[in-house]
Amino acid sequence: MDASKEAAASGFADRVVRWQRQSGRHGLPWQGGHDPYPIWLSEIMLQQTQVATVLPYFHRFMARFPDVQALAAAPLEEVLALWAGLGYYARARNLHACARQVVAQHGGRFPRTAAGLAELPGIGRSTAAAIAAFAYGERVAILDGNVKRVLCRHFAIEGVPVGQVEKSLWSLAESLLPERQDMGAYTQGLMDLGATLCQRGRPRCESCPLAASCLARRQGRQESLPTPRPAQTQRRRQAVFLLLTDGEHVLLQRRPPVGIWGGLLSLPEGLDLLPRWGLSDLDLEPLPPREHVFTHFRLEIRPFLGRVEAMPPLAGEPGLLWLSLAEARTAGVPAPVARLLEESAGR
DNA sequence: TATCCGTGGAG
DNA sequence: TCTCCAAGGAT
Repeated sequence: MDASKEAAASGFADRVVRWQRQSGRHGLPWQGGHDPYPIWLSEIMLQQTQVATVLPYFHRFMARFPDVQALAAAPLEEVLALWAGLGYYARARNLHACARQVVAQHGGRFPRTAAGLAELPGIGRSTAAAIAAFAYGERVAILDGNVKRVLCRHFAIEGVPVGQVEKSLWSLAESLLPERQDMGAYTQGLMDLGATLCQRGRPRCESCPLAASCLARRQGRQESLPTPRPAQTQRRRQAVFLLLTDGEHVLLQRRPPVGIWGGLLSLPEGLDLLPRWGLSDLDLEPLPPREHVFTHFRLEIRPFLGRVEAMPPLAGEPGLLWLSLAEARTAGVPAPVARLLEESAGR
């Protein structure tokens, strides 16, 4: 570390801890305790997801699955149904697998170290460190999006924070840890700084405890760091959704366990099912098309509404099921399907 | 190492 | 309307 970065690092942890105690976030429902279960649950939900989005899901999960044993005992389908709408459904599958592993292989107790936690499904290096810091006070560094942004600015680090740049950020994060204690407040403080002051646009440097030593601010570059990743071209995909209904029920299909919306219930894609029931000539009403935007592509959805007098039997069609419209709302379907069902209710 | 995986909020 | 990406991990 050169001289200017040495100076920038001076008192870094102390200032973060003091600021967190004074001005950080304290009222979040997973804060304040040392039980790893709610801490773990919140950390998984918060991956790539903002606090405000997580809150209702966290309360629902804690009410239905108050401990890791309850979560492990539940069928995956119920966990997915409760997770529906939160996105990145591999997290829900890993959450469930992790709970079962903790019960089956660790006697229902989470590992007591970050290294042990990181061996569990869905828990990577940063999540493991966050859990260990909050639950056990272990002296380990996190490196999430907030911390990357704070460090890239405070130390004026160039380059998209991936690959070698990310590797150097891990080293830097470890070098900045408080000597001992305060790991909870320090870890929370870094997250809170990134979320409430050192935001992507319009950082509130006037309130930041690190402003005096922030190299990006000194150079007037706090809004241009970290270096944004190059824009990627958006691919497009198309899908036909079949909304088959007898007026009270709707036909749903369990999606394959991996891939987009893996394991969730959804509307059948395409119209291939109709001939099997002798419904090739069924009058299909095209519903307004819509576009659903994923991280890596856009999905153009063309829904078709088909009305039948009675529900065709489902013999020999694994993964298909008829649900009442009310049941479908709580069964756990992807967000655009939920919207589609909502719009079409009673038709 | 690069790609895949959701959704919603902010500007 | 459009862009960016948030408490990332798995493959």
